[in-house]
Amino acid sequence: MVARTNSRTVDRKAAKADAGPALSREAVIDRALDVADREGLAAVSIRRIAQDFDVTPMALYWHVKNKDELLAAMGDRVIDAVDVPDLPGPGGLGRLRPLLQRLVGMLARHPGSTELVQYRILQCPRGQLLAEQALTVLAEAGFDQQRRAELARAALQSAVMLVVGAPGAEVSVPEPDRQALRESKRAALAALPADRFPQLVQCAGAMFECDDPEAYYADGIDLFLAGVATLAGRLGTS
Amino acid sequence: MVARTNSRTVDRKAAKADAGPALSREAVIDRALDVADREGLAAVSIRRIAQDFDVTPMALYWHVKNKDELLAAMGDRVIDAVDVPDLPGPGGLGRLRPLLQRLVGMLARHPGSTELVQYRILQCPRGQLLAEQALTVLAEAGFDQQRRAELARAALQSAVMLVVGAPGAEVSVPEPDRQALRESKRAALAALPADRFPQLVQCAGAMFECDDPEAYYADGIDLFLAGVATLAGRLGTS
DNA sequence: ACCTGAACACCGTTCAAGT
DNA sequence: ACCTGAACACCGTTCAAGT
Repeated sequence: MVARTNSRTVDRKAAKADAGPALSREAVIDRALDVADREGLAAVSIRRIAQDFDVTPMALYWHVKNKDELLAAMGDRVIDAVDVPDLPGPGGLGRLRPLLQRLVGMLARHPGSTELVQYRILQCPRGQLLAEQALTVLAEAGFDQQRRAELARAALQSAVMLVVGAPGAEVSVPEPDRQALRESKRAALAALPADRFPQLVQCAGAMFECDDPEAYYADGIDLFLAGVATLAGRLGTS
Repeated sequence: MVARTNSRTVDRKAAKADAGPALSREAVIDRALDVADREGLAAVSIRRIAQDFDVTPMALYWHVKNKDELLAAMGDRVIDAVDVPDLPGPGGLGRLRPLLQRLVGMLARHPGSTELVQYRILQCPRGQLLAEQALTVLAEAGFDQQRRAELARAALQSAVMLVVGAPGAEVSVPEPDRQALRESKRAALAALPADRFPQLVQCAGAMFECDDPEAYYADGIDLFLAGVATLAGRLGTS
């Protein structure tokens, strides 16, 4: 309370304390993830993040090579936060389910950065583990190398798709207008001529809202697993 | 060849002829689609397109409300170019296949703009027709309203996913470096410890290259249809 | 109706310089 | 090691003005 040696320095430090933790690579990535989830990925800029830390834009370049590398690091961070359990011994295609559930669960916690995951998942440790396990399950189900790779990719992409394409997502739009945008889209469908578009008119509501995300994700995973199971069943016959 | 009234005007027109067709909303959208497909969506900017037309950036604002509207129009253009056939009378889930084939086929011709389609498909006529038909088929297969909507969305999104997520896609990266980037990704997987990542090492090649896109798309559509068929089969039993 | 000029508030990034 | 200042080449967009 008393020993202020230099008011200027103290003020600076106080301001920084208000603005959050000290600048560091980790802190920058964390902040970027936060901004992406709350305001959309488009809101993430070097200058904006710098401002949040009360620092010059060029200061970030010490901790991060450039914006592309920051985006990649954001994707990596999300993937590496997935808790991938050990693959249970021998077993069926059902072993894919927990993998997808955990991946989707984590992505849903970072909708703003989910699209980044798509390009990074095979380049970072946790994603590689995930892919290795999926490939193993698919191999044991009898899929050849080509099919195995295709289906493993499809699995990871389905997870990404479920989250970015969820009925209420539209992560690019900041929260405030999101509801309104959704409603206007719904109204446009509901206003279609009912004789030519009976289904769309009837399903207008269900197309844009998702009152139970958990059920939606579970259904999406079911759909993927059902497809893989059916393809596996055809392996002998064709 | 003779009656030049004003050399300045003639030169201007000649220069414009070199730069392409006259400025118009249609021409702007066409040009933007072209740039997106060749250099990635990030290369599409108001100023860049204006430059291609040898015109001031502000000139574009006469033909297009703003950049967002331009992007939306690009998506609409791609969707409305899909040739949607009439839905054949009563029949099974197999009727979804031609719908998906035509959609995927068109998207594959515009990989740079495919991600735009995701947000516009339910707002433009051809996309609405596509959705209506998909919903009809799903309804006739016995899916309730909620499931119908989910699966129709999944169908459209799977098409988008197949194209943007195709092994060699990476549409954001301009052609030149694309091959190199793919190769470096492959090498990274191939260099993994073979005892912990046997599958990934083995499938490294198949994960990043796609020597037969047609087969890849067909497999993706098969996977989706197999999933839907299986879910339909479960409808009575659960 | 259609386009330009000037201006504003944003970007990412480099490079030399400070501490 | 870590940060700043100045500068550059880009963005989207508005507004008044030209033809």
